[in-house]
Formats: sequence, C-alpha cells, structure tokens
Amino acid sequence: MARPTLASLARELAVSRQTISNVLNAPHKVKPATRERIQAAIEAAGYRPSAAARQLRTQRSMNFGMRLLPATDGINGAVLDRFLHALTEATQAAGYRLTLFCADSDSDEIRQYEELLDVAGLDGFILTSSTPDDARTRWLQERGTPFAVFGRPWDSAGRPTSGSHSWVDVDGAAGTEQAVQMLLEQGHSRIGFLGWYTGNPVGADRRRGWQRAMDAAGHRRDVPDLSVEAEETVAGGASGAALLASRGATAIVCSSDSLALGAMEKLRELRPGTGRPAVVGFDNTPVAAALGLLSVAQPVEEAARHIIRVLTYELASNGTAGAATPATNPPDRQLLLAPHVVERIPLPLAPTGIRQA
Amino acid sequence: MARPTLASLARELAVSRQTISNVLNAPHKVKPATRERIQAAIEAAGYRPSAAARQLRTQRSMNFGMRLLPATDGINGAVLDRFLHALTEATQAAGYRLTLFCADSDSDEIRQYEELLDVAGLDGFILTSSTPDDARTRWLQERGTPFAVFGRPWDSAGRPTSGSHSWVDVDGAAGTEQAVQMLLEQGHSRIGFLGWYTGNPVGADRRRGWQRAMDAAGHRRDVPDLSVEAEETVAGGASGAALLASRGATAIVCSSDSLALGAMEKLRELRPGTGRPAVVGFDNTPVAAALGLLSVAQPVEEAARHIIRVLTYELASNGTAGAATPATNPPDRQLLLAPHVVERIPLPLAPTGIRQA
DNA sequence: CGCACAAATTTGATCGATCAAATCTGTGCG
DNA sequence: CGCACAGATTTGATCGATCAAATTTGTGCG
Repeated sequence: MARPTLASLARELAVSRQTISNVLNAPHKVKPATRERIQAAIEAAGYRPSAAARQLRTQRSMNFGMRLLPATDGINGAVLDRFLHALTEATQAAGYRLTLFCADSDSDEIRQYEELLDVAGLDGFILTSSTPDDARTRWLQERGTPFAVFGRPWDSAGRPTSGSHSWVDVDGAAGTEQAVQMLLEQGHSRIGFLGWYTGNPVGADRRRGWQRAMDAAGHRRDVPDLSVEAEETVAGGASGAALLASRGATAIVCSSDSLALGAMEKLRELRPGTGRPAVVGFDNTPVAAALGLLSVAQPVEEAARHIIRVLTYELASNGTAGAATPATNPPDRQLLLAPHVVERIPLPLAPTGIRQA
Repeated sequence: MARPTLASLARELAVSRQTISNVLNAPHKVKPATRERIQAAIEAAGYRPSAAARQLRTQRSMNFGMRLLPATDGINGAVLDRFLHALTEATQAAGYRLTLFCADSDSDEIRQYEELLDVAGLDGFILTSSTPDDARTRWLQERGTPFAVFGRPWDSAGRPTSGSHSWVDVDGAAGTEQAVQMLLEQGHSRIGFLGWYTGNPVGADRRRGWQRAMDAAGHRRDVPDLSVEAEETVAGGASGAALLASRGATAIVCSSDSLALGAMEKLRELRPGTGRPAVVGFDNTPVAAALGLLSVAQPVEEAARHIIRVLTYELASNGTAGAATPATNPPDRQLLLAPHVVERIPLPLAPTGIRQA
C-alpha cells in the first residue's frame, strides 16, 4: 500500500484535490460538514503532504539553515550546543526544519548560503556570531534573504551598534556588572577583571560592565591596575590571576569559564585553606557546574526561541504582503537579554552514593 | 534576472532540457563538443538544479536526518558535539544535506522518523546511541529505511551483539585495557576501576577491558576489591576514588572524564605534593584537555566519516539494483574502531603570556 | 418562479526536474 | 544509392502539490 497523495485520497473520497488542499491550507473555504469528513479521512489514511511538491509550487521550503561553527575551545562550545538544541526544538515547533552545514571561513559561508538558497531553497538562516563589519550579514541583506543573528552587530571599531537586521544578544556588560555587585555585597572591594587578549568585541563588552560597576562603586582609580588580559585557556587564567593577586585583588570576574577555572586553581594554590576563591566565570558551562564555579549564565534557550519567532514572523508577513491585519504583535527585531549570575554550593561536595561493583 | 532553470537555459542554448540534464547526470550520453558547450553555459549562468523538483521526480531527497539528543551531562556531551561536526562535514562532502530534529523519547523518535520520511522524504537516518533491544532500529529495519548507528547493538542482557544492521562503534574495552597497560608500565599494580551505577552496557564494556588487562597481568584476585561504581558526577568520582584509595589503589581507570576529574581532585587532596595522580578518564573531553587529565580518546571523526560512507554506499547500490559492477569495495557494515590514550603534560603549566588591559 | 449573488467545489495550468520512448543524424557497407 | 544500426537529441508524460479561474450549488427575495 503506497503512501496516499492528494490525488489518490481525492479519488477515494469522490472530491477534488483542491478541496482536500483547502481543508489543510484554508479550512474556512470548505463547508464544515465536508471539512470534517475529509479531516477524518486524512487522519485515517495518515496522509501527509509532500514537502517537495509543496515547495516546488509555493517556492517555500519550510527549512532554515545554520552553519555549525568549528568547535574552537570546547569548554565554551557548550553554549552553542545548548543554543543549537533549543533552536532545533523551536524550529520544529514552528513547523520548519533545520539544515546544518559547515564552512571553513566567512566567505565560504556566503558561498554555502548561495548554494543552499539555489539548490535547497532555504527560507532563512540563523547566524551564531557576528564580527565587526560583517560581510555575511551585508550579503544576506543585499540579497533580501531573511536571517537573524545570535549576537549584536559591531561597528568597525568594535563598539555595539544597532544595525538594520534582526538580532538577539545577551547583555554581557550587564552580566559582569551584576557579578561585581554581588562581590561588593560580599565585602570585596578590590575586584579584578580577567579578559581576553584578542580585540574581540564580546570581551570588550564584558569588560565594560565590570568597569561601569567599579566606577559606580567609587573604585574608578583601581580600574587601570585591576584589569588584565590573558590567553583564552586555563593556563592563561592561572597566569592572569597570579598577576591580579599580586596587585591585591581579592576577587576576580572573568570573560569565560576557562579563564575562571585557571584563576580559581591559582588562587586556591596561593591562599590554601581559605575556602572557595571569589571567582566568577562566564557562560555557565558544564565544567563550571561540575566544579562549583560561579558563572554568568546566558539565557540561550530564550534567545533561540526568539530568533525563530522573529524569522517566522518575517516569513509570514512576507507572504501576506499588503493590507493584512497582524494577528499578533510583531516580535522585537533587536533584543538584548539580561544574563544572571548562577549561585553554587562550593566544592568539595558531600560524598554521594557509591557501590562495590 | 530570475534564477535559471533547465527550461530557460535550454531555450538560450537552443537545445532540449533533457540534453542539459544528461550533461549533469549522464555525461557519456552527450557528444563531447555539445557537452563542453553546455558545461560552460551552466557555469556562466550559475545554473543549479532545484533539489525539490529533482526530489519530486526521483523520490530521493539527498537528505539525512539525525536526532539531537538532549544534552545529558554536558561534559561528555562534547563527544557528540565533535561527532556532529564531523558528520555534517562528511554529509556535505558526499553531496547530501543533514536535517536535525528533536524527540523526547525513543518512541517519539520513531514518530519523527515516520513524519520526516513522509513529509521530507529523508533518505536515511543516523542514530547516535543504541539501547539493549532497540525499538528504533527494529522499526527502521522493518520499514526498510537506510540507517546507521554510532554504537553497537546490545542484546537484552546488555552484552554486545553483531545485529544485522549497519553500525560503527569504538571498542571501549580496548581503551581501558590500553590504559591499564600504560599504568602497569609506569609501575602501578593496584589499579582500580571507577565506573557507573547504571546498568549501562557501554560502562560494562569499559569495565571488561580493565578486568581483562588485570587478569592478564596476574592481578585477578584484586579485581573484586578494586572495582567501584559511582554516580556519573564529579562528586561521585571523588567518593569512589576515596574508597579505592582506602583499598590501596595507586591508580584509577574511569568510565568518564567527569568521574576522573573528581577522582583526580580527591587523590590530590589525600596525597598532596605527589604530583599528578595516576588517573585516566574517558572521552578526552575539552575539560580533560584543559586540566591536563589523561583520557581515552574516541576517534569520533573517523566514526562519522565511516557512517556516511556506509549510508551513501547503501543508497547508491539501491539505485543500481541488479548486475552493476561495484566500482569501489563495499565499506564494512559493522566496524569497531580502536581508541587510544592521550598523553598529557601534567598541570600546572608554565605561565603563558598575559598583558595589562 | 426566477434572478442575482455568495458560497462551495472543480478544472486546468504550473512549479522544475527526470524517465521512457520517439525521432533525428551520421556512418558503414552491400 | 539505400538500408541497417548505433549514437545523439528531442518529445511528452510524470512526480504531488498549489494557484487562478471556471463551474456548480445554495440562498434570499422581489
């Protein structure tokens, strides 16, 4: 027994293809009695319209594309992992599908866009990072392809801009600011910042939050002394922490969990027996969770859901061009989400159950 | 200027659609002179056949599906991450595309298969884990859908079987065996095993390798004493290590990096100043790399490539049913890859460059 | 009753490719 | 010259849906 098609089902029910099609796509056009009869038959036969045939006619693939970035670090890759998972779920819930692809550079990524648009007819793309003066977003905008970015656009000087395309981002500065405030409340005043070497604008943003909070607390003169940049590794974090400690820092806010991990180990080594060092990481990766490290958590699941909301809204309104009443409020095309510091019980933990094998 | 189609290009070149189609799909049927002229025109016009139209006619989507598992642990999730990346690359290189989806249970996964097969016409699936007596593989086999599994099939007693479907796996027992041998060479003899609580067959397999190596080295009578099971967390690892240490273990082989991490911390605490504890983890996750932990590394990239090799081979020979000469040797439908222990310089590392911000 | 007009349903064309069969070209050879 | 036959190319149908337009059915009302 072959898969039912519109034609085969229509024959069985003694109605036309179009009527069945209308039951699925424009139910209000079909008389209620007929509609119910056909709906029942659709369920009974397990009929599902072919996406390929539909795409051929409508020029819509109901398919989004996303580049899978090469796992740079691995520790921090966990953030993208959670993002990807939430994105897949949201895509599915919206009735779309998600196609993954790889690219070995940003220009190759553009080549892939072109190919995927021509061949597979993808309806839109999700980008998971943005660079200053991004060539990819420019290309997509010129071509008029729907897309949304997880990450704010940055101007060529590396400062956040608003841009004209859709994006969602997490307010890194707000995160580090919150971390500093928490440490101030705990009685710290010499709070260091441990960031990245590279001119990465995301890192600069996180540093700004620390600086803002220090300024506000009246520690402006300490800022130059207490800010250090290191290589994005555990070892880099250890070295940076040593330097900050030598300058009298009693607490450290970091740009990443890798740095924070190194910093924590180093402080523990320098001041043994003083309990968990006051170190806050960024991204709340599984490692931080496993080791009881405080960390600033990004609401990536919320970000992913919003991205899909924006994309699907845009695609839906493209179709209904003209004088259509927007049933729902348009989602913000540019949204900055607030992160929060995750509190944790310090290690070592109470022993958990073990068993003889 | 709209995207060129077979028809529009044919008109321009004053040839028929079919001839252009043949240039792409059966070049030998076209006279060399014509072929070159058309090939040049295809490039110049940037013509790319529409996947939807092709799929409608050929009933092939050139698309694989894979379920994205909910990130259980996070630390060990990194293995699937690397696998996914390699898989995406291999899929792309083979001229296919990869569709991701989520499911909240194995039975829901089957429902998703059904839907994706009907709607999107996927050509095959990649499964990333297998359970004893797996309902999903049974369903796919009954339906005759091509698929390949990363992970051996297990019988209902949890012992590895060969099954009748395609799979690739990493020989966990060989990995732990190698780890024991390395530790024996380093002079250890009381080598403990720290595994999982759960009846997970993967864990049982890893334990078997340790046991085999201990038997072979003449330490059979120590086996009952030196095998402990704990919860799959860092804290669990610490507790388990404490117990093993109390029984005189000088080295520990673990089922995961999470356990190994906990074990390392605990041994360091129990025996300060004796250098890096002799602990070996499993999966060579980024955390292990960051912390200088020894670990058994799975060749996941090779596994991913092989899975695609198997799937594409199967699909290619399905098409050429009958008396076709297999141009290439068929790839092994069931393949067990050997892992290896990753050697590492013990932490703390030499200080790396830092800089004043 | 019959006409206008809206609602419900059907028909034929189309999206862009490939398949199978038909037609056209060219070459060798009696 | 003409016929057979392989090679090259073209033609018409088809995959399974939706669109736009045509047709049928139903309702209200003078």
